[in-house]
Amino acid sequence: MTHRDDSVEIIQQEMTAFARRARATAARMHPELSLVSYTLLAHLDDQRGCRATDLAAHYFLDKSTVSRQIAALEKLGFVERRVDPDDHRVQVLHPTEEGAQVLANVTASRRQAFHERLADWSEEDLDRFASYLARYNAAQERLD
Amino acid sequence: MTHRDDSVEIIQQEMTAFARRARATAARMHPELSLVSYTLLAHLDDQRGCRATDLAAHYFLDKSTVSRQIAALEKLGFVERRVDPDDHRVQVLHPTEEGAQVLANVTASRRQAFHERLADWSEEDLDRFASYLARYNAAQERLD
DNA sequence: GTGAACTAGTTGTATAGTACAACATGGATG
DNA sequence: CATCCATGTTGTACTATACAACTAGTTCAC
Repeated sequence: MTHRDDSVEIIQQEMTAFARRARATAARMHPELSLVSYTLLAHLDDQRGCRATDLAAHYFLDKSTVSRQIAALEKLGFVERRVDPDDHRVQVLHPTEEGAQVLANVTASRRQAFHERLADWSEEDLDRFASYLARYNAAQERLD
Repeated sequence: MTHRDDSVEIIQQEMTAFARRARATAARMHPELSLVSYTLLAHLDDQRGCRATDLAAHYFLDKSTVSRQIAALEKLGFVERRVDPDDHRVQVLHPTEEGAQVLANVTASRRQAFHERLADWSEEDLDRFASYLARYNAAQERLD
């Protein structure tokens, strides 16, 4: 067992532990917007609207899953659909005013929670941790 | 927006992205053992047997959830129960031979996948990434 | 030693998130 | 036009999960 193996083992364990807990933590913090709803809504906000198909591709979700998630967000009044005039199959999705507001609140509170969790980290450590995570995820995306 | 804020933002985004994808990736890689079953079985193996209550506490799961997961693992023949002679309420759970074997296979294949993903990382980067993850999760556990 | 309070685990019920297959409908291309 | 493709919805099924109600065993106070 090399040092390298040890590190990989720890990374594996910690990533797994984190993944297991993330959903439950998110749900406890924000009952009004699940982790999935949150990321979908955030993507809509970020992209200034997009199609259900784009969301499915981006998040590796089935189109039926996205369809139901969007239906739920619409029912909550957080998302609205605008049929594309050039292609009547397509619905371009946008956050509503209220959706954008809720998103902003959840984002702010998530951001604060992360800041608190990372409060005693040096700027250098934060920077490196952020780079490592980005690098790890980018590599994984290419494999997916 | 300070550099510090930027790093926290990236950490948040990347951790969220990772969490969203982890379950599906695990399920695709190992249809025979879900991420949850895997971690429970691994914990049993690691601890050389423990109680359902211990699993629930360790993974922040409801005891009913653990009860059903264990029932499923038992049905698959991967876990056996031994009633504690000193306290007949207690069932000490152990991996069976077959359970240990499947666990070993899945562990090996997960380990290999992680090694591949991290193949082009320097030993120093791996070491630091592992420390950061451990530090992050330890801090979060204290807040949970 | 008996009853109250506690602990371990199971089962009933409900919900979220997910996939896959079948479908409807609109567009593109031979 | 006829066929094929793209977009999205709906039916169905399954997994993971929580909470509440329950059973059964243990401990402790009196």
